Amino acid sequence: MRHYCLPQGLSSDDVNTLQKVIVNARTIKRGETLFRVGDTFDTLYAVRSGSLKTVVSTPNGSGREQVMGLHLGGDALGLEGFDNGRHACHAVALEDSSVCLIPYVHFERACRETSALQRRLLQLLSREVVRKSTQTLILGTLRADERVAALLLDLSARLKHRGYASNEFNLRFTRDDMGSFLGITLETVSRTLSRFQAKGLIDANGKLIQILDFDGLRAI
Amino acid sequence: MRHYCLPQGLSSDDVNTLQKVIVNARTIKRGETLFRVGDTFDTLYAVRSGSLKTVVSTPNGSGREQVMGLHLGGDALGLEGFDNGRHACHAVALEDSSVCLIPYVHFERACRETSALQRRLLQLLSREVVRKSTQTLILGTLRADERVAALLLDLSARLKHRGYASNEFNLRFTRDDMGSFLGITLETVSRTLSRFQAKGLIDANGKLIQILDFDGLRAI
DNA sequence: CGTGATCTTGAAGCGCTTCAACACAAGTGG
DNA sequence: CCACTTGTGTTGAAGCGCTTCAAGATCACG
Repeated sequence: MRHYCLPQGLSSDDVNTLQKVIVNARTIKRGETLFRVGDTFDTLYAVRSGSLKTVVSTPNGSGREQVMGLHLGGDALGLEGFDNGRHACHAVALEDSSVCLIPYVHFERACRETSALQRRLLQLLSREVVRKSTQTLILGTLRADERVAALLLDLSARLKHRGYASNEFNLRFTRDDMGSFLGITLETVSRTLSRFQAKGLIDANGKLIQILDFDGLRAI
Repeated sequence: MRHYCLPQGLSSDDVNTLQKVIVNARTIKRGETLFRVGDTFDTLYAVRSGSLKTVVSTPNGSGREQVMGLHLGGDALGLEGFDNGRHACHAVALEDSSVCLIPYVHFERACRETSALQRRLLQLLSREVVRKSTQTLILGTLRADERVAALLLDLSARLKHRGYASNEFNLRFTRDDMGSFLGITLETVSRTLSRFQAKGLIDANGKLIQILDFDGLRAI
């Protein structure tokens, strides 16, 4: 339990309370969908292992899609549903993954009994706001190479925080997903990575990325 | 009270509870700052009258800034602070405005006593996540003219929801602010508005905008 | 081993930015 | 009150960064 997102900052009593409301876990295969736009929001999710992306479609029927978030092990998922009781995005597994399911009605009761849990939930939602704000800032102000560098550094930091190597990782998503997430085309992503490699900043072999020069990436 | 953001969906008893924790209001003049990046988060804000923008600076010292949000009367403000207890953006008044101040410690206590209030807070935070997601989608997928149209329609809908005219409004922010919010330059904003006017979609005289053809704007 | 998905790279084109000049409105001080 | 300054908005022209289209290479998976 202690690896996961929710219990951080909770006493062991509180964790026990939480443990009781987590009914079960679910495994989903690569490419499968955990929930879709419009699904009723009655469950909180937390990524246990693997990774997922959240995706939305543009309102007008142009068929364009945008990757809104990349969720690694330990991340919460589906918090946007509080607003109107329905999910506002699709969640798709990027690899075979497993997620914790927490029925919201149980969780809400536990929140009233345990103020630490209530605070934790507010913090998670607030963190989501900050994360989205960062993404908005990236899409609003940065050039393509700055966006790619920011994504690599963000992934590196998140993996490090989870105890994995921070300088080498295997991307679970395609160039298309990266581009969609960053608001650029997959060709631009590919060209940018090639340029980074030519400069000696990274070593990229398809989905396997090794960061060679952190300061160089940060300086872009 | 009932015009404001927080009480929606609350019983009159609950509203009374809430009323007690709102210590006071504060007026701020155009251009003044309500809070800054790094300020300790100990107060929730709600716009009572007027309007404010929230602004962040890019992490690297390039001096670039981005408008993150435009907050009209009734909107909540400063919710991003839950994450780490410090504000992640500046809040600047776009005109002479007044805001409600709600000390967070009082509010948190009221939340535990009143589950409707707790749910309302979660909903507000979640709405903020959805709003940021929409903004990310706009910056990630839309062309300049689509972005400007989306902003005009969004403002129109929000003003209508507040009981104002939906087809005519006086922008309180500059072309520069609009451009920053939409991730384009102020020149592109100006050119786009001129083009809309030439097409008969709007009538724009500086900050005074009149929407003539809603369907036309939506179809862009 | 073959087939479809994914990735890389090139070349042409376009949308937006940048730079610049000017018009206009708002606010300020003599 | 007007001249002045300052901030804001409009429009044009040149340039650049990214997209689009296209072709081939490489990878992944049944």
